[in-house]
Order: sequence, then structure tokens, then C-alpha cells
Amino acid sequence: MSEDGRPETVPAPTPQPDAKPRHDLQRLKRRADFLRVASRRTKWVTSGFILQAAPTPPPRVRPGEPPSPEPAGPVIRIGFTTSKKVGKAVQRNRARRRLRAIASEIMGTDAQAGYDYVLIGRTETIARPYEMLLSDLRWALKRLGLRR
RNA sequence: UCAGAGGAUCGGAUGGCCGCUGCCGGGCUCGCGCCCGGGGGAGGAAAGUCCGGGCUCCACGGAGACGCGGCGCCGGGUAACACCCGGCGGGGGCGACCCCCGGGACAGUGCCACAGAAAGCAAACCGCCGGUCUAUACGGCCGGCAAGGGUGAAAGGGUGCGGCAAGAGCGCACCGCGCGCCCGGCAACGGGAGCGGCACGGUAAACCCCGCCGGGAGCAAGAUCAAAAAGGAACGGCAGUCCCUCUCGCGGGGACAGACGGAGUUUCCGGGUCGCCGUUCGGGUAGUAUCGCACGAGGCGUCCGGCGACGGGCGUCCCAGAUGAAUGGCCAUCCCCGCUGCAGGCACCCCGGUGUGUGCGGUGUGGACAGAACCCGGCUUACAGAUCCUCUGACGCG
RNA sequence: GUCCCCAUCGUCUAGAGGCCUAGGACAUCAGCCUUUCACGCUGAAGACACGGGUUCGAUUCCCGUUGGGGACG
Repeated sequence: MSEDGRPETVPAPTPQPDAKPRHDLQRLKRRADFLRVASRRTKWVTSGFILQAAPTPPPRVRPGEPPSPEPAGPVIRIGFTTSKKVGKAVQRNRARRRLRAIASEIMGTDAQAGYDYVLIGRTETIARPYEMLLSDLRWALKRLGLRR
């Protein structure tokens, strides 16, 4: 559609067709999970965010409960934290949404499965260019030895 | 044209790629769920949580008292309000209009520091005047006065004239104040004529008095969900003490006492419960569970009534429902803004500078305040910019 | 989200309309004492969160703003 003179829109970065298989992403929602991940002290700090990681514990088997159908293979679980240090509600929401966006773009293909990850927002998360956040996340995974 | 006043509305737009959520339809599946398509998805303040309600629970209902809290010119609006509308009083502006305060200080109590003679009942420091002592003056004493000075936030009407020994509402005029009368107004209040002759300081966001209103807690309220004991609920039966009826018992009637119960305390009344037995129903905890949870004092349009807040009729629409908490992430173009380059226009003038606005470009970690959490009505606070309507003043032209 | 509470020197606090130029303790600084340090003594500096209102007068009473803290599944 270049007959209207407008330049072609730059396509969004799409995963390469020959990329590594994507893992399903689950969400961390319980306070105990966040505390457990933080207590491992496995973290990497960038100017855009802080990444924490810990191995996913085996699923809790409840007595008297039928064994839940375990999903085939390990999964990746991600949680997000944006405290009041980031700002008021509008700033916190925006920081969390940007972290969610870079996680859904990268983590499924680049992160080691079987781990829980926590991304902590900082004040810079809002203003930092998007491409920088992406490279920050790849670098942080590599430094933690969890990039595949 | 310039300067200003009041009111209302909006709060970037369009597109592309990738996502989230719940609704509808279809498909797959025993089921949990998954996939496809369609349409919906933050605000005027969603904020602060300062008022008023709906709703839910506190076992249920009625009438008071005390206490506590709030409100307070008048009339109206409303489900209600501390909100809104229209008036009243005071002040500001040439004007449109804006701002401020709002029961009671002769029901009582308290307080009014410092200064000052005196701070609430009248009094007299410096003074003024008369008399008297003394040779005169200064001064002392006696008496009259409260104008002037001084202190203070505030000093017992103010100004002027008369009057007087000096003065003073002592008299008069105007203003203020008080009292009742008349008139206008539903009322707050306003106006008028008259009388009084100053008697009545401030503070109630001090206690208080008067009038009106209010039970408490809050959706983390509250409710539901499979199996088992205690606990629990419903129904039925028996059941405290005394008196009367009765030979006794049953039955009937009456009185009394204790505990519980009105989620401030308390009184009274109606109507209840308590302990035991039987039958039936049945579960605290669960957990990323479900309901509450979105059709409402609802939005929009139009007509009628009203100065207005608002009310009524008709038509039409369904319009966010998350729960580590969705409503977005990235990119492009346009719009607006700032800075800047070039071109040329207008005004001023010290003749090459200043100001203003136009067109075409470039540039930007430029685009206000801010994110629903049960729901409404208000208030308060924050806010870049844009648009519309009405009105006022000045100047010019007709 | 809902409901409460608080704000005074660097820290902990007193004051409850005027007597406040806001008091005390610890901490800080200076001097004295001591050979020196500590202790002790003397002295100094240092605060009413902010903005309005009521009042003659506000740290105190009222309203709003801001900033802290707590309770509730």
C-alpha cells in the first residue's frame, strides 16, 4: 500500500519462524511466592528494572485430592512488583504494563523454564526506551545464567 | 477593536502489528477448559474520604429519658444533606458582577493578659471650674464636672449649635440605639410617624440556653459450597416459685424472681428465649471458588409548569466489572505547543533595529491533573489547553 | 479498598487561649576541671508541618492541604 505515499509501517519485532519453542507463561499472584523468590537472592539490577529468579517448587499435593493433571513439561512463572517508590497509581500501572510487555515478548523464548521470575519496576522503567528495556532483560537473563 | 464579568461543554485524532478482560454466537471436549467470530471496556475529578443516602448484618417492634455528635438569617428544592436555588443584611467595583458573615450575650457562669485611675459598675490619674487657707502665686483642703490629655483591641452614644462658673442628652437638629404602633412582605426584613433620653461593652469556632436532625457498624458488610463429632437451626412434647379455682391431680387464670436479649447508658410496654427429650435439617475450617456485582433517586432527546434549584409527561438506549487487580505495549501520520532557519507583510522610529502576525521547512527521553474496586447525591482539592453562549465598560464607525 | 490516630529543637517529650523570647532530658558545640580521656560544672546554638478562618490576641479552637503511623481477609 505504498501508492498513498506514506512510508511502509515498520513491522513489530516478530519471533523468527525458526526460533526456539515457546514456553507457556504463568503469573505469580501469591505473596508467599514473591517472598520465596526474593529470599533466593538471585537477582540482577539494571537501570530499567530488577530481575529476581528462583526454581519453581514441586506442586503442592493436597491429601485427599485427586492428582491434578500436571502440564507436560516445566513452565515459566512471572510476577511483577511496582511499589510506591515508582510513583502514584498512574505511574505504577504504566511501569507494570511495560514490564508485562517486555516479558511476554522475550521470556517465552529466551528464559529457562522451570523457574519463577519476579520483575521489579523502578522509576526509570517509565522513561527508558523500549528497545533498551528489551536488551536489559536479555542481558539480565544471561548474567543470571538462565538464558537459553 | 480593546478591556472585563458570568455560565456551559470538551479534555488529543486516525491507522497498523502484538496482547488483556468479561458478554453474545458458533465449534471441539465426559469434564476442567480450548479455539474462531462479533460487539463492550476509566474520570471530571475515578482522588481526598469531608457530609448525606441506598444496601447488608447487629434476633424483632413501639414509646420516652440521659448522654454524645452535628446543624443554625428567611423561603423553597431534594430520598437526604453541612448541598443547591431565590431572597435578606454588610462591604467592594463606573458597570456586568464579586466577596464576607449569619439563632441567643436583659437564663446563668467564666474570661478580657500587658498597659491604664478604672475592664463592667460605674469610677476619676493628669486635668477644668467654684469656694476657702495663705500677702499673691505655687500649693493644701472642701465641693462641682467629665470636655480635653494619656493607656488599651475595647473607656458607657457620635457631630454641630445652644447652654453653663466649668461642664454634662442639660436642651435642640441630624445620625446611631432602644421601645411599642402603623404599612408592605409567607418570612428574614424594609419603610413611616412617634416616644424614650442613653439605660444595654466584647467573647458562644469558651461552658451554655433554644430549635431541628442523628441507633451502631460497614461489601474485608453479609451469604453459599462434598464427608464426620461437638456446637447450631426448625418443629413437637415436658419444664421455675407463689396465689386463686379445685377434695387432690389435670386443666385454666393471675402475680413474682433470675439470666439473655434494643452492639452508648437507662425506663416502660407488647411479644419472646432459657433446661431436658424426640424428629428433621444439618459444618467452623476450606479456596487464585461462587453469590452480593451492576436496570439505576440511570443516561439521552423532546414537551409542559416554575425567576431558578427542580418537578411532571412522552419517546428512546443498556452504557466497565477487575481481584498481585483487565481497560494496554510498540510504531507511524495528523493536530496543538516551545525553540529555530528562510521568504515576504504591517506598525513604530534614532533607518536598521524592535514588536506583531503569515507561508514553507528543521528539531523535541513536548502533550495538564490523574487510574474504577458495592452503588448513588454533594462538597473539597489538582488541572496544559480548546470551544460555545450571555452580559458590562471604553473607543471608533453607521 | 474501608476505618482510625498522630504531627513541638537532631531524638524522646512538657505546655491546652495572654504569664511563651515555648520548658526538660539525651545528643551537638565552646569553656572550666584533669598530665590526657571519661565523669562532673558553666554557657551557647537549636523546634510549634503548611494555608486560611474565629478572637484584641492561636502552638492551643475550627476548616482545608501535606506528610507519617496503625487496624481489618
